[in-house]
Amino acid sequence: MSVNEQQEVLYDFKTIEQKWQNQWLSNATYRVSTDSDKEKYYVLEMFPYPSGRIHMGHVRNYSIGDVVARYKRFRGFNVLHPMGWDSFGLPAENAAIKNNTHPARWTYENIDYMRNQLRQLGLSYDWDREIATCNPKYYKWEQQIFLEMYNKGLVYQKTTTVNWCESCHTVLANEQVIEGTCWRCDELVEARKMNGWFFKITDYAEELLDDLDKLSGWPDKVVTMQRNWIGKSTGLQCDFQVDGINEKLSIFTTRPDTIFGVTFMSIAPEHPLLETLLKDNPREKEIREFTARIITEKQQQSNVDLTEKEGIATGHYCINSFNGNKVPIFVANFVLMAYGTGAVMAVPAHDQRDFEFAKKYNLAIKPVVIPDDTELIGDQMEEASTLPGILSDSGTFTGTASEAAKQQIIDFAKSKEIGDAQITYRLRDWGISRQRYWGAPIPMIQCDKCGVQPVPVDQLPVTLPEDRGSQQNDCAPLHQRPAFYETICPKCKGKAKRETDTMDTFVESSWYFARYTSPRFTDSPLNKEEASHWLPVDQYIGGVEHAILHLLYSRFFTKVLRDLGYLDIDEPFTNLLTQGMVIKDGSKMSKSKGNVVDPSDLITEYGADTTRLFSLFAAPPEKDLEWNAKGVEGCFRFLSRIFRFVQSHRQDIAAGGKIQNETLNSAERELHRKTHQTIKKVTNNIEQNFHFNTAISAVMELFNTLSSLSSNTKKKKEDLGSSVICEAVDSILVLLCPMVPHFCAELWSTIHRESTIDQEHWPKWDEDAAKEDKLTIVIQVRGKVRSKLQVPADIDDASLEKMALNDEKALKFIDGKTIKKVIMVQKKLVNIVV
RNA sequence: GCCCGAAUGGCGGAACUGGUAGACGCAAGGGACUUAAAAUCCCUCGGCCUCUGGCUGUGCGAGUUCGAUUCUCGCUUCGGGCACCA
Repeated sequence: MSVNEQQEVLYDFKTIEQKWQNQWLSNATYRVSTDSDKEKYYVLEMFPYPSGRIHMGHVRNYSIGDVVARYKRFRGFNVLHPMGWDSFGLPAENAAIKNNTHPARWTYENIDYMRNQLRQLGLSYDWDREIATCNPKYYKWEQQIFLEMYNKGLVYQKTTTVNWCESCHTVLANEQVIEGTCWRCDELVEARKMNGWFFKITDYAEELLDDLDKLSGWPDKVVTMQRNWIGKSTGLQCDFQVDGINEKLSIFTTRPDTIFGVTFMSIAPEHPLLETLLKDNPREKEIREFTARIITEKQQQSNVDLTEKEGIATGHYCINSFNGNKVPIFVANFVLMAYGTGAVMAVPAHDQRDFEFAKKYNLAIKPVVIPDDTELIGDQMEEASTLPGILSDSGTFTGTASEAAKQQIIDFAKSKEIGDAQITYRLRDWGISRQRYWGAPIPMIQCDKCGVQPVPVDQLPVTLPEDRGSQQNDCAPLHQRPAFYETICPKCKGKAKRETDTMDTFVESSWYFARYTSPRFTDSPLNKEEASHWLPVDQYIGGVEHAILHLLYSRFFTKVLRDLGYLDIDEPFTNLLTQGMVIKDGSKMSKSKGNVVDPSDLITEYGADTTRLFSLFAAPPEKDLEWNAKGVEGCFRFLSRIFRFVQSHRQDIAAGGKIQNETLNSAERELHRKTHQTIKKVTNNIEQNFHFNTAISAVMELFNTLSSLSSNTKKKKEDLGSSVICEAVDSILVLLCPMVPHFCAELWSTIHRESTIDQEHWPKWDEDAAKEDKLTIVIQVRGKVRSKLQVPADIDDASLEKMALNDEKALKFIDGKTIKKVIMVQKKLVNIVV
C-alpha cells in the first residue's frame, strides 16, 4: 500500500451531500409519470405551512416519508412522492401586517427558503409537481369545485351561531375549536351570530361513518376519534302537544323506552317555540331575563366548564300522548339548540342531568325501567338509573324488556303519527367563511335584484387584489376594497357585490393530494386518467393532530369529488401513519419554551444523513421522539465507522466474487449468515410497521459483526474472503440507502464505479443462509433458567431431553427429586418440572 | 364524568404467536494508543448478597400456567380524545 492510500479519507458529508443533491436535481432522478410498466405507489407526507423555516417535526415527518419512497423504489415500484405548500393562512397575513410587507411576498420568500432546506435533506421528491395553494392556478380549481358543489346543493349560506376567535378576527369551524379554544392561537372562542357559507358535510355523515370500516390501514385511535366526532345516535323523534295552544314541541330521545317516565320538558334558551310560549305570559319579563342571562353566560364561558343545572318554568304544559300526563315545560341551560331538536323530554329517574334538575326544582321522579332484582322508588333514588330492565308503569308496554320496548314504542308513535325513528349526528356542517384576506375568495356574488349568484365558471379565478388594505373592526379586509367587491350581476348585469369572505384554508388541503396527480392540468381541477392511476394515496404520513380536522375534510372531499365525476375512489388514504411529536426536555419544541433545535444547524454540523438517521433511530415513528444531542453524535459515529471501513477495504470489496457455500470458513459463514438475517429483519421491520429504529439497530449489529470479524482483534478467527465482505457491505449500503441516501450513494460509487445505487434492487435473503447451524437451548428447572446448551440445529427431541437431564448444572437443582414432567419447546428450551 | 393508549436499567428504546428480560444506541467507569488532548480501539455496566455462585427484578395487588414484560381481573400514575350530544 502506498503512503497515499494509507492516509485516511475523511467522511466529508458536506461535499458528498452537495454532490448527490445536485445530481438528483439536474437528472430529475425522482420525476415520475404514468408511463411505466411498474406498479404504482403513492406515498405522501402532509404538506407544510410555509412558516419560515423547517423544524424537527418536519425533518421527522419527511424522513419517514422518504424512507418509504426510496424503499418502495428499490422494491420496483413506480413511486409518486410529491411536495408542496399549504400556503394560505393567517400567519402570513399577521406577519405581513407586523412587518409591513405583503402576505404573498412573505409566503413566497418562506417557500423559497424552506424548499432549499428540504433539498438539503436529500428528500426524493418529484419537484416538477410542486404546488402552492395560494397560487391562483391552484385556487382557481378550488373555486370551480366550490361552484360545482353549490350546483349540487352541497353549499349553502345561513346565519347562525358560530365560533368567533377575536384574536384571529375570524370564524372557526367546530373542528377547529379545541376544548373551547382556537386551534391556532389557543384563545377562548366566543359564540356570535353571523352569516356564512357552509359545506353540507352532514349529507355524507353516514358514509363517512360506514367507510371507517374500510380503513384497516389506519390507526384504531384515529378511526375511533372520527367515529366519536361524527357521533351517530339512533332513537325516536316525537311530537308533544302543547296544552292550550295549537303548537307542538318536537323532541329527540335515544331512550324511547323511558317515555312513560317523562315528568317535565326542557327546551334550549334559543328555542323558537319560546316566543309563542311568552305571548300573554304573566312571567314574560322574568323568563326573558333568565334566557338572556343564560345565553350570555354560554357565550362567555364557552363550553369548557360544566355549569350547574339551571332552568325556569314557562308556565306552559305538554301532553304526553302515551299516557295523557300533563308535564311542565322548562327552559334549561343544559339543552343545546344545535343538537337534536333543541328540546328534551326529561326522565329524571333514568337520566342523570334530568335527575339533578328535578332534585333542584322539586320535580317528580318516576321510575319506569326496573333493572333485575331491584326496586326503584322515585323519592329515594340518589342518582339516575341508566341500566336496562323491565318496563313498569308504562301502559300496555309494562312488563316488556327495555331493549325490545324501544322499537315497539317507536312503532307505536309512528302508527299514531306523532313520531318516527330518527338518526341524529353530532357532526355539523362545515362553516368555511373566514373574515380574512389571505385565502381563496369565495366565488359568489350578491345582487340586490337577483339574490345570490355564483360567479360563472369562465370568469374564474376570482383573484385576490394585490393590495390587502387595512383591518377595521371585525369586517373582512376585502369588504373594504371596492375595487374587489364591486362587480356586475351575472344574471341581470346590474351592479352587484362580490362575497368578501375567503375560504377556510382547510379547503385547500382537502384535495391537494389529488391535484398532485396532474398539477399543471389546465382543463379542469383534475385529469381523470392521472387521478385514477395514482389514487388513492397508498401511504399517508403526518401528525396525529389532524386526526379529525384535515383527515375528515379530505375524506369528505374525496367522496364529493367522486360524486362530481372526478374520482373513482371512496377513500383517499389507504394507509395512515401518524407520527409522534419531537420533544426536548419533556415538552414539545417551541419558541416560547426556548427548546428549539434548528435542523439547519444539525445539517451544517453533522450532515443531512446523520440528522435523518437519528430522527429515525431514536424512537419508532408513532411514538414521541425525545431529542438527544449525544444520540446524534452516536449516529454520526456509526456512519463514520462504516465510511472508514469501506475506504480501507475498497479493493477487497470491489474484488467481490461469488460466494461458494461449501468452501466458506467458519468466520465467513458467520458473516454470511448475519448478512442474510439482517436483510430479513430490516425488510420485515419496514414492511410490517415502519419500525426503522429496530431496522437500523439490525444493520448496526451486522456492521459490528463485520468489523470485529475482519479487524485484528481477539475475535478474529480466520481471514474473511472478499466475497462475503462484499456481500455484507453491499447489503449494508442498500439497506441503509432509504435512510441515509447520500452516504450510501457515495460509498456505492467508490466501490462499484460502473453503477449507481439507485439502479440496485432490494436484497433478498436466503432462508438457508440465515439459518443458525448451532442452537442455544435454555434448560429450566421449575421454570427457572439453570443452564444453556449449545447443540446442533438438527438435534432430535429425545437426545436433547437426555442431554438436559444429564446437564450438570441442571442436576444440581433437580437434586434427586422426582421428575414430574419435561416440557420441550422446539429449538428453544427444555423445562424440567420436579 | 365517558372513551382510548402507555408504564421495562442512569436515559432513548429491544423482546416473533406465553418460552434466555434489557438487542441497538447514549451516558458512566476502567484500560490501550498519544509528550498531551481529541479521535479511535478494547473491557465493564438492572439491583442485592456470603460474588467461578446465588437471590431478586418489566408501575402496584391478585389470578391462570410447567413458565407471564406478554393473557385475565382489580388498582395507581401519566398521556391523548370527547365533554351537559338528550
